[in-house]
Amino acid sequence: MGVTIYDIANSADVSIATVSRVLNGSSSVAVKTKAKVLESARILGYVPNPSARSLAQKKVNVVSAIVPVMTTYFFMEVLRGVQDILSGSDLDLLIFSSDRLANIDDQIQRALHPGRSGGALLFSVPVNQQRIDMLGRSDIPVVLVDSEHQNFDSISINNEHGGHLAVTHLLERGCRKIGLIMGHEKSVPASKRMVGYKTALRDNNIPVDDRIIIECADERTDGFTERDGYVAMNELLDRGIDLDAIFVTSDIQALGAMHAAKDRGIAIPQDLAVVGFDDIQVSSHIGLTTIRQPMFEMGRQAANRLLTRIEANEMVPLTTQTVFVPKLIERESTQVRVGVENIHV
Amino acid sequence: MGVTIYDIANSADVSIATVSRVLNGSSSVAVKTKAKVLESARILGYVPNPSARSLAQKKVNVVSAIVPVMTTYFFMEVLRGVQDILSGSDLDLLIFSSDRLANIDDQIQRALHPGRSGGALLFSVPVNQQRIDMLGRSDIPVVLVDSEHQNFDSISINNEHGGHLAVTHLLERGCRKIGLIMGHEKSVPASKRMVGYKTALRDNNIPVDDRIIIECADERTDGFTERDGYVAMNELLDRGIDLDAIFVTSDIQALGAMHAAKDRGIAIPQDLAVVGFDDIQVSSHIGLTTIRQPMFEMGRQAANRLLTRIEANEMVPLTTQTVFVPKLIERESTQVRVGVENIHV
DNA sequence: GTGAAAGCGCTAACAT
DNA sequence: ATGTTAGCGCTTTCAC
Repeated sequence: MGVTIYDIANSADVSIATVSRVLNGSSSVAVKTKAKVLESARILGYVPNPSARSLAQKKVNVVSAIVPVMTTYFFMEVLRGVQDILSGSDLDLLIFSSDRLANIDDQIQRALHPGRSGGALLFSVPVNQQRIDMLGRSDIPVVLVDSEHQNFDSISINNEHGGHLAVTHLLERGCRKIGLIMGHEKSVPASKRMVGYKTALRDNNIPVDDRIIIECADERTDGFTERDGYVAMNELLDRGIDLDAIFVTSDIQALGAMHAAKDRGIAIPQDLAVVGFDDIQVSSHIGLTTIRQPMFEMGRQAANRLLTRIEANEMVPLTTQTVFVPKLIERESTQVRVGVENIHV
Repeated sequence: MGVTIYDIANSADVSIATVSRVLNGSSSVAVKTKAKVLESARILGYVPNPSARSLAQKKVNVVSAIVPVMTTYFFMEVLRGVQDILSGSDLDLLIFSSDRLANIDDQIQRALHPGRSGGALLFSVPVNQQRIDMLGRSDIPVVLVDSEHQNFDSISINNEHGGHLAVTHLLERGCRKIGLIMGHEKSVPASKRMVGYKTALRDNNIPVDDRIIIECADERTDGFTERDGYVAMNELLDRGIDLDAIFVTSDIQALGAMHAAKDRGIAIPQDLAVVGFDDIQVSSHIGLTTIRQPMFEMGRQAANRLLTRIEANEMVPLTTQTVFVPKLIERESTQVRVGVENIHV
């Protein structure tokens, strides 16, 4: 196989223990010996065997990220933040991305084994009691991203506030009949955004009309796709109810929704104002007003949190719930009053 | 730590060897014993320790993907293809993403250790002799993605042809003064796209004018960012040379370039036609004509190739170079003749 | 069909 | 300061 510490020990004429000590900088070694070992290691091109090391140390220099479908910009950005932190450590990143929501529990099971990873990041996982039990039984630290639970560290945003922000903005713009296109009803973030939507309406004494609320019900995708938005928008418009604005619980769905509107000759924002959620890269280019999630920063926080927990030896850090406050990004898709017609780049 | 085969052996009242046999389905075990072991394993909630297994087997069920900056849509899409294949195996995906091009060799070094991964996917790595030697010395299979070399399996596209396609399209549209914004000159794909650009011009008896060729020279990002495109476009326009079209070697740079043009009151496509490269998600939304790379499919191919090599025991498969043919996707940014003004969704 | 035992590469006491 | 040695959890001969 590869070069081992035995080879180095031979070459440098010392014991493997000494080699190990030099390589780990643990206890003190004579300067001269150290140099000799290092030199041999360099010449032989030694690279440590992580499996052997993990086995001996009973700890693994790997963190797992469990991501439901690696498709989206959201996960990519968060993962980028995670890498940003991890690159400063000696931890490697293992990606578990289940295309099917069904087998996510198997993945969690595998990822959480202490022999597999030293810590895990769980992305957008709906937390039910069974999962909580499973996670609780695990010996390795877990950080929830984009979902939350009392028993675990979590990084998320205030979705309800985000929904509220979006709708309040629309109301300020003079809109009164505001529709809602939301992701799968089981999605906790989507549901919370809906709560914000309803609260904002009630705060302004506008009745909530269930007929202009529509859910993307695709089982596989969680409803967060362009196609889902397209379909939902068409269904909504088919109902023939008058609308002057629409809040969509994700930008990617908003893209599809806008497309559907365009296909029917509905002008945005003149005929229909639109607010999305996330602020993905496309959004700035097509002038979509949206609620921004600080994805990169969320990734960094999550990784940092996990690191402190992994490195904590004696006193275990207290559990924290970090909630970012989303921000309204105003663009052309809600410039209702102004006679804007060219909203592209 | 976790449940081990010793626990199962105790519980099922057999030896650990038998447990191992059952779990691996290697040699034959009495049906009854097998059931007993399986049952114990289930009850105890056994999950194998991958480090121990790797160490004993001298092989690792992990494949590494070495990606320069996980930022881009390109890598994400390809990785999605990779995952699509990997999810059908028992291999885990380890991501090495170096934010700095400098330490990419360290990452390769680590990733290629047979104790770390059973195979590696190298993304967009400029292959120099030193790297070839390093890869050649490695015992584990390597597949190059978005770069190529005789000694290794590779998946890429015909970049030269792509550049040719782009420029030919522009010429057919009546453009004659076609500028070029390319990524970092060291980027092999960018260089090849430039070759295609030049060839297409020569094929049509149009002289190549170096003054309207500009390179994004950012050391860190490889030049493939929106910001780089923005800067390059401005620099190019500052030269004051008349242009009726521009070919940009990536969509992401094209976005920046279009933005710069817009800031100067240059209308696209009326004043300037634009062709990008990649066909990232945004492109369809802003009507950018581009050259499409089948990213998802490239990822699948790469993963498949790696799998066959990893699984090949006796006869080693021959080295193959898979080259996809890119495709022109025509959109509004090159509708020069037509009086289009609303190119957004 | 099953058990005993060696060993994968490394770390971490425990000696010296 | 350095060497010896016992595992870490698992696979894999080699016996029986």
